[in-house]
Amino acid sequence: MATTLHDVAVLAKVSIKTVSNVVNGYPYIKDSTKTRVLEAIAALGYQPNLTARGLRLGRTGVIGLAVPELRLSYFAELADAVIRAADRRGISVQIEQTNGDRDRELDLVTSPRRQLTDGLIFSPLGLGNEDAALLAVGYPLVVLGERIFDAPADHVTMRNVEAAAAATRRLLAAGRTRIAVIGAHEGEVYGSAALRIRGYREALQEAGLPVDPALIRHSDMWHRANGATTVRGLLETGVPFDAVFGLNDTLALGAIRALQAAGVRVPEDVSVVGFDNLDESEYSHPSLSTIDAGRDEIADTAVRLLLERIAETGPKAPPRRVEADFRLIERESIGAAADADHPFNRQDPPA
Amino acid sequence: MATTLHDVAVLAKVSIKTVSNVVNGYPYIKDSTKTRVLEAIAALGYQPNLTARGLRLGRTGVIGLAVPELRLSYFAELADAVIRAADRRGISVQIEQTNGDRDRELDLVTSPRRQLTDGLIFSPLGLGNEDAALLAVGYPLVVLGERIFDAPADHVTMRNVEAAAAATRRLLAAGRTRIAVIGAHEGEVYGSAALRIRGYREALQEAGLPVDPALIRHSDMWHRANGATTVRGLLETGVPFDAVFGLNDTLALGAIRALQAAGVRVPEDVSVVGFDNLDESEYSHPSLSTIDAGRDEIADTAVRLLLERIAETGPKAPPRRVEADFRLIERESIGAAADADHPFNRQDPPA
DNA sequence: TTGTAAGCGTTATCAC
DNA sequence: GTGATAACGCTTACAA
Repeated sequence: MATTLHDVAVLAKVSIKTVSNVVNGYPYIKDSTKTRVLEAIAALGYQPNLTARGLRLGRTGVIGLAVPELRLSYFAELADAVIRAADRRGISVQIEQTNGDRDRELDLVTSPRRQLTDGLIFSPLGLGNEDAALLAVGYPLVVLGERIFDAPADHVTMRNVEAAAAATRRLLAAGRTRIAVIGAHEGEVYGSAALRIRGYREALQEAGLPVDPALIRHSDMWHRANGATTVRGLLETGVPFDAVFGLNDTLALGAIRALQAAGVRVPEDVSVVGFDNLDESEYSHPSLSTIDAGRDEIADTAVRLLLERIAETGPKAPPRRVEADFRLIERESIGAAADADHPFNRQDPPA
Repeated sequence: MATTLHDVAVLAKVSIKTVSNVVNGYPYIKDSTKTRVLEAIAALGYQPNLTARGLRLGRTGVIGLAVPELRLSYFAELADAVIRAADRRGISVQIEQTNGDRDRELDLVTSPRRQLTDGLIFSPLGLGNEDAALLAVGYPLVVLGERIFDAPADHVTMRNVEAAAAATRRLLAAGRTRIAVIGAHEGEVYGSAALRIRGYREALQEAGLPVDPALIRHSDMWHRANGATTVRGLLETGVPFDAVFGLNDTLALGAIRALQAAGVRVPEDVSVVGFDNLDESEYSHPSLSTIDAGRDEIADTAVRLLLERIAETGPKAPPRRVEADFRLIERESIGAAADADHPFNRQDPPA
């Protein structure tokens, strides 16, 4: 069995309280007893039982992180950043996967497992803003993302509209005027897709350009395969376009692949820009221009806010809203002006 | 404050023990009292305090998973699979990142945090087989990977040698004879690199072909950038080659990129094959042929073995070794026979 | 400066 | 069938 405070106390010939004082750095201890206790601790290899401490203190030193799935690179990189941010503060992280399933997300928020963590960082996907009230939970909660804005909890998010507008403006600056968007979600009002498309529209309108519905392509899932499929569908319509704005990097990478397979050159014929700045986007061929929407800052802020809530005693501060900074990352896929001579760019617009 | 067994007992007018019995499904309870208790539980929204239960039982229902970093796709996908496997069994997972740092790995194994988990699944990278004895820890431990084979703990790994040989044989079958390997590690005896290269050598020797040291290219890190850099270095040497075996998919994807950038066609001029079967390998351009080395099976087996150890009472069974099955996944990058007419394939071998 | 004892919320032992 | 009561290992008033 593991050694306990009691074992150490016996060996050091002091009371259990004194050992506890030493372990917890209580200052007023005679040096002689302190060293005796430390020797006993070393001799026995004593380690405090964190479960017992957790029971007594009502805090475990563990926070939960709930994301759709780690095999989506964005969430893997987010989880990485959250774990690092927590670790810097001596906290460990328990991870839950929701698969973006609404029922699972609901279960998770009320699961007895929450009893084992001091709070939760939650990136919902299945739940929407209409479910905000369901997040009135009895423990510290930080909500991430673009699905729920009105929950009675702290919220850390990115500047989706502004960032998407910046990406679109950059395409316009490269001389692109027929900018396709891939990954739209039917009937969505909040959510990453809706907000980013809002930014896209704003940038076009700002430039006095029409928003052509034929260029807004839907795709519920945001995997590589969907990016490729959606672009193939777009090519089949014959609608001309000279840029693709993938609503995330994965879509954009899939799009590049489909374009190349169809003999369309990136960026000579079609510029491509994504959103998220995944690690791999730097190494695609061509390298992908994208938006760094502040993932690391979001992770760090979320952990900080959560720990502040956990430490909170007495009256609770009202929910806080934080928006991380973003920046446009220019890489090869954004290209210069269109090459008007290439056959792809000479096709006629549809009737 | 959260409600306790005691609160429920008062409301249901029974003893705390009876409530506990109901919660834990003890069979011999009068139906009338049982329903009364269940009603009280529902009325109060009672949830058992898992920390208290953990203290009492000596088990928390949480296992640890230690990997180098989640932003490496392989480990993200592994963590995903481990979490799913644990979840199927009602267990949650706490994740630690080591960055492959030896000291950090050592700290982690003896950290007080282990007190909060019932056992650990550990994928070492900084530690080597010479450190095996350091893994004689006092809690259930399952070691993953190719770094440590002789630890006094269960070990789940993949068939590196056989799988690498299979990949190499397939390249030979496609008519490739000058197969470069990228990602070798200087002086390594165990480890993914060494074992996979052993398989590569075996397949060549089996085919009666020489092993050309000039075709074995080193790279400590296995990121996309390294794959690209290594291949550029190889191209600069002027040594002819007609295939690249990336020791993992990320290297192989980086290699494809560098080849294409240099005007070398994949697979017409150079076949490429990777190792790991990452999700994204299916969507590269061209899609990447690779080895599925049994990641999901490894995750499930690791969780199963760990839980068996946790449940173990009395004498401990000796360490167990498990090797997952693998399979070769053939995609576009492997190609057919070399195109002898392309300029790249007509270059002269170096003196 | 150090010791005693209560209690965190469970489960388990044993009476009744 | 059900109820007291004693741990599990720790922190913390409160004493000394």
